[in-house]
Parts: sequence; structure tokens; C-alpha cells
Amino acid sequence: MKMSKLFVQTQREFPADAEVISHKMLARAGYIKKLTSGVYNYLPLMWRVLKKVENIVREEMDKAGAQELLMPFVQPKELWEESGRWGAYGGELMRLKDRHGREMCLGPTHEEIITAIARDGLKSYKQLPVNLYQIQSKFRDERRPRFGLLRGREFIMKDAYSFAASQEDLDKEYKNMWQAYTNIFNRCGLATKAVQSDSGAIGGNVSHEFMVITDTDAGENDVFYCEECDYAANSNHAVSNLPEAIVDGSSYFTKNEIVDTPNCHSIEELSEFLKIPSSLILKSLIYIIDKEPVMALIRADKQAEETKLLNAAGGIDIRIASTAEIQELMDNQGFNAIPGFIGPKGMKNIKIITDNTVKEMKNFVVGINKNDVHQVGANLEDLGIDEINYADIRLVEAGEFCPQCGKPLKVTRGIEVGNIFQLGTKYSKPMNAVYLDADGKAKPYIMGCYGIGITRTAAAAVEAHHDEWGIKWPLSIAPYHVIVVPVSVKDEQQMSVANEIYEELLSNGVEAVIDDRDERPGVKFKDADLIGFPYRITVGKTITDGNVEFVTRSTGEKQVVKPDEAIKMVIDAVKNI
RNA sequence: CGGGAUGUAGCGCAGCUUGGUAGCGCACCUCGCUUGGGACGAGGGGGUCGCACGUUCAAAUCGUGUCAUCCCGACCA
Repeated sequence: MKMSKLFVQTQREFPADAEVISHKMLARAGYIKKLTSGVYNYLPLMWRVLKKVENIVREEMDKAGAQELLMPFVQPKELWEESGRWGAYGGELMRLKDRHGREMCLGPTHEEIITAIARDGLKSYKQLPVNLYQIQSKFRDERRPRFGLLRGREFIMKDAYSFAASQEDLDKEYKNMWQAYTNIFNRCGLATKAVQSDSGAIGGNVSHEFMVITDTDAGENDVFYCEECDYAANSNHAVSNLPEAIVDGSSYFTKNEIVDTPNCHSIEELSEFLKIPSSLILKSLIYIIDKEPVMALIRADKQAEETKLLNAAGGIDIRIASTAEIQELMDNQGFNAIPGFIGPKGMKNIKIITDNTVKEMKNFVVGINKNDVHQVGANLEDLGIDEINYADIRLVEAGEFCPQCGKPLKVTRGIEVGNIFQLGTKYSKPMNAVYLDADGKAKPYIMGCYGIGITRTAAAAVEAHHDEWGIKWPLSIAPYHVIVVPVSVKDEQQMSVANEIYEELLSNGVEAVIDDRDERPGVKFKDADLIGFPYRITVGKTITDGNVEFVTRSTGEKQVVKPDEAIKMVIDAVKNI
């Protein structure tokens, strides 16, 4: 490709609306162009990158025995009603009507469709197990798209679905996909960590997320991991043991009584006023789960983890209650108390979820739905809760102890580029997707699903590989392998050597660009660095001695070599991708 | 969905307070000059000032509404 003809427009400045580095770089280097919020044009350079990621995914999936197909982007409401998700999926599902008023949606994922395909085509246990996948655009109407390709509304995803006749076969396929994913991300030049995670709206039991570990804002997930053993989990799933699990306030409070705590609206104010550690306070939080108020009780020095709480409550939608909603709840319960003084005592007809750590709290401090007082030296049994529902709803913190080996946990941030789920019969059962087993009985498939964000993987690669001058693509997913730069296109010797090198590279299957623009060398070098060609061969003044310059983008290393050597280095590198 | 901000050429921005023929830098076109890290000179093309309504002799500028975009929060693959 001649640089003069390549469809790309690099910018001198970063776009004003980009926040994270991958978005800034890809926009400035001319890879992407935003069409509307969370929706991007993939320009020719970007498309080459995406196709390379796709091909790596495709090769590894095929090697792992999966079969590719392609399902429609537009899906009918009926199938989503069969699975029960038309009502459950929420605003992220982009719904639309056709001219006849039939309701449809844009596919955010394809469990319903693939399950419908399977039940028509997989009638016998002899056909199982099977793994089917596609690579396709998805649409999820995010409330707040951000971070460019890392969290778009429309994005490209590889989604695979496995069907098995036994849990053993599902386990086998799960491990098989785990290995395929490890291979895929390695080949894309990304170091990933597989972490345990919550299975969220897609549902199921066992799941892992593949995280690219990053210390930037682009990493939206907190990952807790252990350096001593293999434990690693998303914050929405992590568990830990506390260093000081048992807390007892008996040294502060000689009896169980109600004391004045004027204007102590916050945990800090209360612990300061009573001169006690905040771990001796029982915190009562009000959440709205599926439109109903739910009270969460937790040790006040710890935070509630909303996903865990949601799962413990068995709901599908959670948010913290507003001050007005808390007010309304208090009114309904016949209390007059503002946040800070709320507690479980005397609450009627409300679900109360109590964190496990509260079991170990003795003689603590708690609000009693009365302003400017708290009960001290209290114990849970004093509070008259009808039924105590214990669950782990606590957000793990770094330094707490690993549940597997007891060593302190570390925390880091991660970009989720892939996930694997064991779905079980979550979709096959409601959709009556069954096969005939050897015993002649109809049984639902035991399913798994496995996703990889293609666009997110590409963006994560930029997050992981860049410097102040631009992108440093791994050779395996770079849009082109090398750029040949004649310093002056008017210098006949430089031009002819550059052309020879370029032609020789092309004829050896190397994806090369020649910068034939009549620009000053600074412009060409800046563009080459920004776009991120893994290798650059500069044909300039050293050509009079028969030499060219060979530059490796990832390391910045510059070597003065003969043209043949430069060509060989590139060909060898490309062979080893 | 709550809070905050911004919409002026492909990109980055000024002009708005105090209404009076729409500007700058980059990019783009032509000519000259230059050629190892985003040169320089001269000339040129490109904008319904997000949209609508209103106030006014006159609106990028003032008012109302609306749409879009971004940030913080909430939410979530």
C-alpha cells in the first residue's frame, strides 16, 4: 500500500471528547471515527486490526473443535419471551417495531437464538457435545457509553455456545475454551488473568472473566488476587476472611442502653462522638431491588457489594435508595428518622439481608429509627428481626485474607476482554430445548457460553502497548507489519532502493506500506510512530554507503543495516507470528 | 435516570459580557522553497455559528424550548 493512497487522516491533536488512551490514540491516528454516542466507524486501518483479531479467534476456536455460523442481528420478541428475558433484560435491550407493529430487538447476545437452532437440529445424545460460535456486531444500549471502543453500544463480539448431555462434558468444554482463550490472548500480545466472576444477567453458575491487567482508568473492574496461590476474582464475586473477624464492644459499653448521639449522621461522626472504632457499628443500608426496598446490614467499616447483595436477594435490578425513598419507607413504617439513625429494629414486611461478618459482632452500636439516638451494647437477637437472612454481601478490600490459602489479597484493575460461563439448563429448560438420551428420555441440554469482545480486545491492546508518540501494535494484530520510508521522494537513489525493498517485502507475503508522500521526514516519522507500524525501514542519507535504518517500534531500537538484512529481519519476524 | 458543562469548517479553539458583513492554528488545493523527527513564504477552497421559535431595523451574540455530545454519579458486559 502506498501511503499517499492509504485512507487515513492523522491529527495533530487528540480529540476533545476522548478520555482514555486507546480512544485518544485510535481517533487521532485515524483508525476510528465516532458516528454517534457509543457507535464508531471502523476506518480501513481499524478494520485490518479487527480482522486480524477475528482471525486469531477463528483459528483457535476452530482448532478447539467449535463450528462457526452466523445468526441474525435482529431478533423477534417471541424467543425472548420464551426465555423470560424480554421482561428481565432491562433498558440495555434495544427494542424496536417493524412496520406491522411486531416487536423485535437488536441482539445484545444470542442465547435465545442459538438455543432455538439447537433444539431443531440436535435431537440425539449422539450429536453431543457441540460448540457453535459466531463473530458479529452486538448492540447494548448502555446508559452511559464511554471509553471509546472499550465500552461502545455497538461492538463486535465472538460468542460461542456449547451443548452437552452431561455436566462432565460441559466441564471438559469449559476447560477446552479456557485453553483456547489463553492461546487467543497470548497471540494478540495480551497478558490476561482468568478471574472468578458473577454471572450477571446471562445467568448460570460457574464463570470466569479474562482480564487484561491495567493500572489506568480504562480498567473498569477491580480484581482481587492472591500471589501465593491461584485465587483471583472480580470484586463482584471475591470473598475473603477478615483479619479481625470477631468484634466485641463490651470494653466500651457496660450495658445495653439507648444513648444520645446528636447530629451523628455519618459513621465517622458517630464513631468519633462515641470514641469507638467504626467496626463496632452496625450499618443499615436501604436499597431498591426490583422496585421494593431492601435493608442490608453490614459492619460499618466495610462496604456492601451490590451485585452480591442483589444475588442474595434474588433480584434482577438494584440501586441505592434515594433520600426521598428512605423518607417514604420510614413514613410507611411509622418512624420519623433520617439516614444515619435507621436500623432493623421494628421494621415490618421488609426483606433484611445481613452480612455474614455481623454474626461475629457483639455489643455493637445500631440505629433504632429515632433521630439523635443510638442503641449501644446491642446484639442482633435484641433487635427483634423476624428472620435473619445471612449472606456474603461485603466488598472485599486489599489486605484481607485469601479464602484459599490465607495470605493477604492484592487488588488491581482489569479490562474484561473475554468470559466463559457454565449456563447449565438456564435457557434449555424454559425454552424446552431437549435431546433424546440413551435411555430414551428427553433431557434439556447442559449449556455453556463463551464471549470475546473483538473491538474491546483491540482497544485493550492499545491500552497495553503505547507510548507518548503513539501505538505500539503487537505484530500479530498490527494493520501492517512494516513501513518503508524514503526520506526524500525526490532523491532517485533513495526512491529506487525503497521501492525495491517494498516490492521484495510484498512478494514475501509481508504487509508493507511505502511512504511515497512528498513530505519532510519528521512528518513521516511522526505518522509512522502514531499509527504504530511494528517496523520501519528508513532509506535516507546512509544509502550512499549502501545502508538503511531498521527501527523496531516496540523497543525503539535503531540498527543501521544492509537493505537485504532489513528485509530478512521483517520476513523472519512475520514468519514467527 | 440525577448533578455539571459544551455545541462556531475535517480536528483544536477564539468571538458572545456590550447585537451591526464569521475569525485563528492544524489539515486541504496551487506555486515557490525545503528534505533525518510534525519547516517557511505567497495565493486559494471550505462554515444553514446544533435546531426551532421569540425579542430587535439587525442575532453566533439576548430569551424560551428542543436536540446532541462530554464529564461526575447511578447502572451494566
